[in-house]
Amino acid sequence: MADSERGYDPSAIETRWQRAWEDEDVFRTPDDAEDVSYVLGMFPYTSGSLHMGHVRNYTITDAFARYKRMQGEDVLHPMGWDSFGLPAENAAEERDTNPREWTLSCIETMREQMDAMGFGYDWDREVVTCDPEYYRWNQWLFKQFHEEGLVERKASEVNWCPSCETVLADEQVEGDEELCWRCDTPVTQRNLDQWFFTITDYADELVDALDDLEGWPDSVRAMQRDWIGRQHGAVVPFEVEGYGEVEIFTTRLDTIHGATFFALAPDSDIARDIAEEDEAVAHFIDEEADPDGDEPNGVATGLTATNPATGEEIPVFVADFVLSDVGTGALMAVPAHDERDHAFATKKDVPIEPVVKPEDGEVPDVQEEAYTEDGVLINSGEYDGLDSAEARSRLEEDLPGARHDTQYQLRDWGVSRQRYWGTPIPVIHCEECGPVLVPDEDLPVELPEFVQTTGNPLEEVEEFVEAECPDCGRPARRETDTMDTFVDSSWYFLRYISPDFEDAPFDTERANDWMPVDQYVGGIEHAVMHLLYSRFVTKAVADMDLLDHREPFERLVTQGMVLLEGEKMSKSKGNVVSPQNIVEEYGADTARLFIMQAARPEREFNWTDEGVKSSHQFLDHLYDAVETFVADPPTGDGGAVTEYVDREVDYLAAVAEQSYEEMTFTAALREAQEILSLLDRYGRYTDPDPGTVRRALETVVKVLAPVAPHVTEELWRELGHDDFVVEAEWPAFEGDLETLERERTLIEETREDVRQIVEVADIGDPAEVVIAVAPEWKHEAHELAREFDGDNLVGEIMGREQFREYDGAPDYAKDLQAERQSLKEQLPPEQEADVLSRARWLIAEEFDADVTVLRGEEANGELTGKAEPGRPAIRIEE
RNA sequence: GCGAGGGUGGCUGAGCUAGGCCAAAGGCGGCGGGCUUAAGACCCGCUCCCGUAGGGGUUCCUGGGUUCGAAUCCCAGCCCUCGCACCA
Repeated sequence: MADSERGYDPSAIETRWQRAWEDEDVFRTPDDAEDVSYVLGMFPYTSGSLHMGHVRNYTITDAFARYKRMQGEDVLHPMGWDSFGLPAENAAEERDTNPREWTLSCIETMREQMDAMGFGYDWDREVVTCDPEYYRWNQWLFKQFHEEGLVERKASEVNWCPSCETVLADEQVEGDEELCWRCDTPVTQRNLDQWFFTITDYADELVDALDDLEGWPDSVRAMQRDWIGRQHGAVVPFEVEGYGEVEIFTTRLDTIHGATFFALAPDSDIARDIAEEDEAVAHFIDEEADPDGDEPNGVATGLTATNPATGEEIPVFVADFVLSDVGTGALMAVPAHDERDHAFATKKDVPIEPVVKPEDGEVPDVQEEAYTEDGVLINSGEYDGLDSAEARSRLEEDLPGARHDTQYQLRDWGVSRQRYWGTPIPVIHCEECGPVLVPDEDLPVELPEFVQTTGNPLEEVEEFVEAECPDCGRPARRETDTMDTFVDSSWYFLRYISPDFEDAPFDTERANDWMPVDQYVGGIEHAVMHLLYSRFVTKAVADMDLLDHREPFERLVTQGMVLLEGEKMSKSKGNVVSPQNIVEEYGADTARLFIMQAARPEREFNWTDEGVKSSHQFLDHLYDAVETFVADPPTGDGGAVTEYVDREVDYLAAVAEQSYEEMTFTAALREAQEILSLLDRYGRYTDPDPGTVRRALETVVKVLAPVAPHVTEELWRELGHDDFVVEAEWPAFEGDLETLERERTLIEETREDVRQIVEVADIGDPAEVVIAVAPEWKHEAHELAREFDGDNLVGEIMGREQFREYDGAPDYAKDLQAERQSLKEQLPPEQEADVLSRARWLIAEEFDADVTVLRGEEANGELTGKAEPGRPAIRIEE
């Protein structure tokens, strides 16, 4: 690359502009701003340094935020730190420091990296979740949720490492052996009392409201729908011998007459009870049951249950495919109409009886394979002949004890974590009073100093644990669990709105004005957890009258993965591109430009060396173009070419606006490049008009400013402005995108035609190209044909005085008749001639020939005979 | 298995939600030319087949269909990616 006279030196200008923006508070959003555009990237976990995924994420939001700012909107574009979590504890141990210091140093580093990338954030609104001033509001919300009945304490199974004496997250349990990730000790299950947020109270709204989230990708909505997993069905009691009524849940009540056995979960109370008496059942439960296996296994209990629809006694099994936390933990099995039941029945030799047949078909052979579709009932007594849906509702009414029921896959949100580096749960356990909430005036409950220990560090700190019951004053023990870090991130977007607010997590009035987030951008990996929790908290907070909005994020973009030369980047493979290196080598602008132009945000993005270089070259090129213009401006007027260039600049602005607006970006950047090369040709062809070149350059600079902010700032100054381009107005343009596109198409097609003719006719050296626009009457006939909806178009045209005088009229009418269905709107003849006149130079330049554009009435009959609207006649003289 | 999204010219990748401006953008690669002592960089053009005046033929996974007309809509199938998964 070398530091030739070409191009610019990013390291010399980038930090300078970063400082200038900061000095002028360019990105500050005043608290009294109204109706802000809220643009947000998912805040990063404080892992130590930014990776390319972050850089891509924040380049997208930064570009969009800067674009909105140029559109004259007040923009809120904040940043913060998801800074609680287990990795900090591990890092602290490895480095012999403590999580707080480690985390704060990570923040330092990452903030510097963000600054180096030129991201424009309102740092006055920075939010740090591990700061007591932040997490006190987690505690406050916990209490409010408690008051609203959204908090429960219940026993729950957790992964426990007996050696580390700690609870493990699912992802810390490794392999089929289920070993602790740190010490390889087999993990056991432990039943602990845990705190839950009852997100299931909002299950219906969370799933129903997805339909209206039109600014979200379908994939994310589908994932949330699946995750919530709402199922409508019925609960029906079955009489089980010796145990009374046992309820089952089914979505296929219409098949109940075909229920030929009954099955219980191995860990259900009844199964355990039966196991006390029955050796075989006990053996199955303890040794054989394998809920994760592919095969359905089970054991007969010897008991029977009564099918309430038929009165028949059916065998009761304990089976491992029955899960105690799904439905009621017991089910009626209909092997004829359920694949899993079918497999089990075949294995255990239980009868398979069809009770549903296709609406217009034979009774299916269910011995071989289950028929799982809805249909019409058979073998179902008085319900025969009903369709499945009808049968379900009738049976629901008729069967004793049956009732409609809705089941969800969504579970309540367990927020207890037996770890140090999180928000202390604001509870004190009193022997007399039970768990008591810490009074507001004692918030925040702050984390004590970190101590190295195998178990939960909080339990080791006497001063922390020892407390006084807020209710009765007796000695009590403080809760040592901390909150899931997803709690922190489920409302941080609200804290940005009023980061220093003292009375509540956020200022309701301002939040009502500023929320929801207009554009949220982040990784697909948060499709369910983070985005679902945030929606839940928003709704809960709305129901507490703290907010008028029920959805946090209006539009969501999930960005695609970053690849390196086609491969997933990973530290273990060693194929990682580090943001620092890129900034050092090419500058932030180049990296940003490359990221934005190489792929649309939601697609995978492939980092290639060639791509970066080509982006870098382009910026150099632009820099040189501006330098040259300023140092030695042209003095001509450029004639018709100037009008052509002007029009292309209009097109650039129009297309860029659309491209930014729909967040694709690529079209904007491509057009900017094309204008630049157009300017080169303009200069080579003629002595350009300085005003036109200036406008073109300024438009390119503005269009690129959101993506490559530093160099455009530099060039803006170079072009004689003393304000910031970041605060400049989006370029104005004349006309509308559709017309501009039509004009370009006309030019492009005409040029293409000339090329073809030259080639096909083997014209070595064209001397003159004559282009003749179709005469007025053809345009009129064309327009008439487009609007005419009768049968006889030819008759219609020839019947009119205005056309009859022209010799070519009958033929042209026939042509129109032939293609009347595909006739498109055309530019009026005058405009067509103007457009082509402006483009004359392109052809002249390309073929080194004289080019004439004739209006219809100027051309002779021979030539105009061939011309059509949108398709001028062309004659080439050698 | 279920759900979502895809399969486009040598590669990559737009367009396909509003069917005709689509033989199908851009980039890369390749070819030819310009510039240059030369190379690189840069610039111009070409890059499915045929054609001595803008034409014709065959293409957008495969096979059907709707339509005057389909890469674009519908149906079936094959393949790929990603989620969920013995969920009653």
